Amino acid sequence: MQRERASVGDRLPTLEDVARVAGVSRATVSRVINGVRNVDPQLHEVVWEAVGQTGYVPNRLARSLVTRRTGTVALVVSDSESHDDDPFMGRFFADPYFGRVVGGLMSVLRQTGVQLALQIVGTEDGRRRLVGDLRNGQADGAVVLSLPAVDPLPRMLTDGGVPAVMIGRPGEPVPINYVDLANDTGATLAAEHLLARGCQRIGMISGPAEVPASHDRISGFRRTMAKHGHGWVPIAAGNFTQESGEVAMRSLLADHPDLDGVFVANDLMAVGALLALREAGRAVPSQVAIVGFDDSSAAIAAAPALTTVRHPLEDMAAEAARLLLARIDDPEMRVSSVIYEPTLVLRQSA
Amino acid sequence: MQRERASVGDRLPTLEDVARVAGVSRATVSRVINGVRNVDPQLHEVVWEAVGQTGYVPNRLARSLVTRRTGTVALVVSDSESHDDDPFMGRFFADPYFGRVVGGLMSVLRQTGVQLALQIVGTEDGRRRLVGDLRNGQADGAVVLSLPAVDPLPRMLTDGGVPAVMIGRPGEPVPINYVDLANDTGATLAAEHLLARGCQRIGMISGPAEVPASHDRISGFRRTMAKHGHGWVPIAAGNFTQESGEVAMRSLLADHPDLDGVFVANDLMAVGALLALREAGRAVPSQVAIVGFDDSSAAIAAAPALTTVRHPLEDMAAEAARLLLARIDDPEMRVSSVIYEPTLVLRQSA
DNA sequence: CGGGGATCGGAGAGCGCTTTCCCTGTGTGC
DNA sequence: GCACACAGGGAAAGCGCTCTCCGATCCCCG
Repeated sequence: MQRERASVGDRLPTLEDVARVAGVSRATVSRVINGVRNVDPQLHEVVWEAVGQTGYVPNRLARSLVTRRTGTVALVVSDSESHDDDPFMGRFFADPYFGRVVGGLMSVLRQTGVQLALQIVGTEDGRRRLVGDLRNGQADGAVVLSLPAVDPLPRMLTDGGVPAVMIGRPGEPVPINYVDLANDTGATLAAEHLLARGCQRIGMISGPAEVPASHDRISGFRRTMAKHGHGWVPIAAGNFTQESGEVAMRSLLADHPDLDGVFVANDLMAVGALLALREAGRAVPSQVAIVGFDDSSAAIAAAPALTTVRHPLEDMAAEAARLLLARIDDPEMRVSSVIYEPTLVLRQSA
Repeated sequence: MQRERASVGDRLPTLEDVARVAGVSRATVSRVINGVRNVDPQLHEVVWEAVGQTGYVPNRLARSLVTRRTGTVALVVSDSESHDDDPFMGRFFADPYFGRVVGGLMSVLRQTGVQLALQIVGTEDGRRRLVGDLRNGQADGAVVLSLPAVDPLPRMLTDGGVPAVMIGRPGEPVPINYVDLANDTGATLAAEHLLARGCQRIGMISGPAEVPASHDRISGFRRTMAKHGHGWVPIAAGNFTQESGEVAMRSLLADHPDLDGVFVANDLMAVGALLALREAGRAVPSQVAIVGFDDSSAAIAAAPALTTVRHPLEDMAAEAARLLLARIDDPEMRVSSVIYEPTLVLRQSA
């Protein structure tokens, strides 16, 4: 059953070759392959036969050039001004966050045969080129992961008419589709749990205050604490990495040795906090209760296992993919967003 | 500074448009943009002027169609027969392994402006389509992550003349470039450390015996143990997930309650093992010493922090990217492979 | 001052495909 | 038996780009 490289020299077979073998025109072969218009059943068969004989595979590039459809969506990671040797990106990819997003997107895209292309942009120039490429049909649309607090990319995308969906709301109002988590509600859940547990002196380890998700977790936490009579709460900021959580916990402990509860804005930092607490000889949860955020794999791996706010990131990414696909199919689709509600997962740390 | 959509209707500006504005031919504009051949400095400037005025961005698709170069490499994750609703892939993406590979690849690709396209194949048909697309210039080459023990993909790729580099050696001999870790050496390191520590009854939690990396870790471990007079060692197999490690540890403990040292084939499973050990009331490392493998983020997050075999996956992925790029530039390049040497990282678990 | 080589711009073919337009052949209704 | 619709296949025009020719210009040297 050796597949013949059929009569063409070194080249791969083209439509033309198939047409010659089948004794029809290029147009007919195209019609058969794309199943468009009725083609005489007999010819139909002859054509498929020729396709098999030549081992023909349509050239996606050529096809895309004329159809203006690529069957690809871009996953754009938008970073602020980072240089190429910035190690941050490495950390970002290793973070469960990235993997969960890819997994969620893929679960939807795979079924529709759509491909995912990864794009990192960090500079003004990079953004411009990206938008240009996307408008030129490099991909049919983009899922955007925006890291910086204020990012011109979302607006550039919508202005350029590029179908796009963000995961996490844009830093400033932009008429773009997005999928987000009710971060403030999540923080409320955490705060109320700590309070209900009887904690009296509660602090927080937050992410960078400027990024939307982080901001919402802080404000949700503050609001809830205030509502329960804690007008002021100590907050130390980290940057979502484990080490930064460790550092933040140490500084929190130094300033407020009597802390008995901490809400940590993500699980990775919570793991760091756990380390710092152990180092300081505080038992968790008996002396200090910890509530994390994300319910990532780190939460269950931690000791003690983290009580945490569940962030259904895979589902959100999948929804983003669906939204994007719908938008691509219907350019008139109105801008819409989906907000997911977090839930609290009780484990041992609080 | 409003960018003009310049004189063309709804279309994006093309080379033709730029040429018209600049008052030169398409060819000249192309030459200027690609910096090929000397073009009169004056014209040169006029052309760039026109480019700015029209907001022209080259169409990659069209360019690729003729140059047969896409500036994209594919990251192919080759799975065995998995259905679309298989949750395994989700786990795979969330695993630090995937992220580390992407990060390593990106660190190199980013600098050269090469893009990464993610491709998952799980079926015979999918593989065939993938190879066809790659031969057609869908991407310039592929980095392959092969999960199944025996996978026809590597051979299909080389037969098809597609530049490809594997991360991890192929299950069966195939003349393909690859980057791998000396897994057996890593296992030796672990075994010797456990032995040197004075452990007498040492077991192992392995991955699936058929996959090459896993196989090599088992054989390296067995060989070393045998050399030191332990002709037989208990081994329980997991599948590289945390839960499977937990289960394996429990079964190991049930059969050999007197175990005082365990080599676990990856950190995720080691974390699971730690959980099972705590549940069984065994202290680590005083009663049972644990050595992991990978030195992933889980190792340092674990309590106690894992002594583990460092797997420089990012470096390896970066090397794979460089190898692939070199191969793409020079199709005559001979097949070559790079084997990295693991090192032992001492922490608290052993 | 003329010839020859080097330099540089333009015309046009073509990458592999889709799709419009047209033409032919067949079936239908009157 | 004729007009008409309609189905189905082919010719050819592009999609936006690169690159090979080819011809024009310029300069240098004998």
